[in-house]
Amino acid sequence: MKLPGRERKGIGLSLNEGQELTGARRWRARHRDEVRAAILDAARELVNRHGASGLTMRAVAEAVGYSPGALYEYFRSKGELLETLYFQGSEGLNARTAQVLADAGPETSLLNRMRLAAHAYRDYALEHPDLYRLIFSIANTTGSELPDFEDSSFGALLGLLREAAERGEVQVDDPLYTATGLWAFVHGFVMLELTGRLPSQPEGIANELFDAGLKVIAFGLLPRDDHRSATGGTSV
Amino acid sequence: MKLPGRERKGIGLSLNEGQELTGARRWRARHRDEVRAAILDAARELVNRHGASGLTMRAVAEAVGYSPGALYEYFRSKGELLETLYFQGSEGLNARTAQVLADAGPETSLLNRMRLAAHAYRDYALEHPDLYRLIFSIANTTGSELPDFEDSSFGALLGLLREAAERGEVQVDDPLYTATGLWAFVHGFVMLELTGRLPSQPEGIANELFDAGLKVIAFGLLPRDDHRSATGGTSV
DNA sequence: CAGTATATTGAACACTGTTCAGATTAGTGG
DNA sequence: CCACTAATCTGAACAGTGTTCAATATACTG
Repeated sequence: MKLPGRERKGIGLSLNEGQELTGARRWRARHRDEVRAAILDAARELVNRHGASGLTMRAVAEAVGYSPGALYEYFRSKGELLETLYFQGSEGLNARTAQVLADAGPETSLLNRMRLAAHAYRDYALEHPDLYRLIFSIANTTGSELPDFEDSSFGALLGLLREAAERGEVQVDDPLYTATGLWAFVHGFVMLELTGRLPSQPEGIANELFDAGLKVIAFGLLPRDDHRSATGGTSV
Repeated sequence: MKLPGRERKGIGLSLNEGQELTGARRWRARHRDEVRAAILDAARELVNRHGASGLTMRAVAEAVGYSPGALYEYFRSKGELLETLYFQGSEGLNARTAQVLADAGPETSLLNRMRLAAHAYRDYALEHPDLYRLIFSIANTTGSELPDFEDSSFGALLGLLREAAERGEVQVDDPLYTATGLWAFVHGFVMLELTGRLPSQPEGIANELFDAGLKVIAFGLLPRDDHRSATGGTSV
């Protein structure tokens, strides 16, 4: 899975645009990207350790050994930093999903692969709860919408559904619509879970709730005949 | 639909607890509730007009003609104010949902009532986008979980599903699980929509996506035989 | 080595939520 | 009607936030 070709939104000169820069410029650009990465790493760790409220420009600056004002040489605003964090988070989600799908051989039914992907997505979110919540709470102003999600986890899901629809393993009006619906369910579930709006009482209740929801959706996707076949299978 | 009996979390004395207070206390308590309501109204309007970032204690104070510090006589913190706003928002959601369900006579199929409820929920959220986003972005620390959602919209949905399951109109393992799944889908969809992560390109695409998702879930709920019957019906 | 574009600082500005001592208010008992 | 007490409210302050900007330091180039 290659990284999305999305161009960087930062300011100033940077790598991977004009190709081979020579001499100083090249050196500078490299250094610039390293510092940017360091800042992002520090920000990410700050969120994961101390929650969203722990992510302050001053704290980030101290973590990378800079003065607060210096950060504005690399990011126009805190918002842009968050936005970048969002893209990186998406990539993490995608990587996780893709990995799981790759691990599941072609002997795994497509419906089960769909469930595997959903679980991978949720697991990732639960491992970085504050980051996920923060990232999906801010509005996406970058106009990046569905179309260019080529190798996003959404895209993977979409491909899966298309393949399943062609094989007749699944019956959908439009895979794009269905993929959106599944994404909405998974995202909504995780969001409710992370904001403490789902029961946590009996240990593992959330897992069951999640599986039950997936099962309903899976049933809804089945062709009009064989309902039973989706009941069994690998429960992750 | 009566208001939930949830006790108020505020500080100081207030009405509807010890019943008939006499004299001054009573007067004070009434005044207190009025001011609290005014503050909440101002806060709500502030969010709806200028977004979450427009909701500052100073702005609220000015709106109600008080000094900033005075607000802390009525709410321990901004967080508590938000929490109260959350409960009120939930009640608004519930009222809307209940209203729609009441309007739909018993001639409406339960599956269609479910869809009506979902649409009512979404419509309400879209009418107060910033408020909804703000409210569901903060963690719910009050430990109020599923069980006591007696007359929440979630509860209404649950009742609907139970009734449908008994009549055999729907086939579910556990209505509670299914209701959670549906809620997750609706909430997730609205959340993605409000944070600009769904396509808005062709006018009305979001509506179609929403309906498609609901349809998949509806199919998944149908008993193993009559798949077709859920296709038609009132689309809101 | 001098020159220059980039990096970095440190202090400031306008905000934020929150606290608190003191002044103001309002209903009550005498 | 007045003094009393308890609830209110103010205004100033504090610590913290994101952000800007003149001045300084740095590091590569010709």
